[in-house]
Amino acid sequence: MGTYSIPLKEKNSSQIELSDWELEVIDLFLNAANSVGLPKSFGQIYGLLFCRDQALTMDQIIKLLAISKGSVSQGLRALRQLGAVSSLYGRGDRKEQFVAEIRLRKLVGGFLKKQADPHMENGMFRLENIREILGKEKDEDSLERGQRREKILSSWHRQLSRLLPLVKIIVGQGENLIQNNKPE
Amino acid sequence: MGTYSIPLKEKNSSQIELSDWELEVIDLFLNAANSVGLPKSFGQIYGLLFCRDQALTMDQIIKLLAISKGSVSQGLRALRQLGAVSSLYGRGDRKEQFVAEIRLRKLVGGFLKKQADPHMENGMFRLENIREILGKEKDEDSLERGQRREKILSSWHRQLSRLLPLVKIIVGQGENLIQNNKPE
DNA sequence: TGTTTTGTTCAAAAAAACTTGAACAAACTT
DNA sequence: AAGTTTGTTCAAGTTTTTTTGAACAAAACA
Repeated sequence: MGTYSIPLKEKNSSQIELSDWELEVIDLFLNAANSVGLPKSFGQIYGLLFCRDQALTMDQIIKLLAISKGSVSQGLRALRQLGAVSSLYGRGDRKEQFVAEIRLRKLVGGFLKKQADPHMENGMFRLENIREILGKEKDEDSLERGQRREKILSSWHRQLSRLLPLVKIIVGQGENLIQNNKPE
Repeated sequence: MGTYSIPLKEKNSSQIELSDWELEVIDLFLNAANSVGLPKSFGQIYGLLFCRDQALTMDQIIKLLAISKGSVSQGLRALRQLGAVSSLYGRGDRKEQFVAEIRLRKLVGGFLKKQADPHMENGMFRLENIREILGKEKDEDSLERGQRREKILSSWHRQLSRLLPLVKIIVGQGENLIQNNKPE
């Protein structure tokens, strides 16, 4: 019935406040998200999880960051899709809990896969389209110029297609040297 | 679109209208700009210049794209700073004229230099700052956790610092195979 | 089954980014 | 030097993106 379940004792886990260094780290990720074209809230959420050793539930995140339920829900979904966050299901309780992926390789890989790859595909489609339109060009000179441009664009597309996989490989040479997790 | 401005004689140069394939290419760059975090107008301007063999003046760009003087002025400045556009000074006339840089290596290089490098520097500064703040942390556990996080961030920073130069090198293996310029 | 808790959705509000154009400055022309 | 032409700046207007929160759905509980 009534009674809210007063957390008189704060069950088990994580502080109710953010420490100074955590605020700073969160702000760092806020900025990073921004400069990579993601909403600030995504950065904050990731940043918070990045700071913590234990998984957090959605409402812990909401309280700690003081942002809305909607933002957190959307943010977590997106971050999960990027592979930047994963959810441990109900550890004891029933709530879903979240942790940050901290392997740079995975982060970069996930990001490229979700952001860059689709653009490359789209690019292919667009090039196709341009060729088609060029087919209808009446003016001789314009046609010739267009064909020259199409070649350049195709070449760029090829070069970028080669680059992306390499990036994924290059990042993540020299991890594994770090002790990520707090020893139990 | 419409049938504005009766092209009484059109002095010398470049069409008054964009051909269909040009529209398509411009739109491609509009999109590309967008997905790389630049304003659409920048993409349009670059796209237009990319399409043309002759340099264009600012007001030609304004007319062809039908966007404001302010946007074009700002766009051209930014593109120049990125190394994506360069200006030939008054070829005969006194107006400044612009051409697109079409070497992918230069484009990517310029972009990274102007966008990524500053972020890396900023990152360094922020890491410094975090260390400083960590110095003041009272709580033992929080301090220890913070130090572990700082290590991870430093490691990421190092890895990304290595990546960027490599990208610049990798892009631009296999250009030079293309005939860029229209033979006189 | 009805109640409570947890999580999602989406229209509207707020914030951020982009564009416009008019005022200004600089350079050229006569 | 006065009058043009060309280019920049920036406040205000517009558009786009992000955030909010209340209504809804789904799952857990009793």
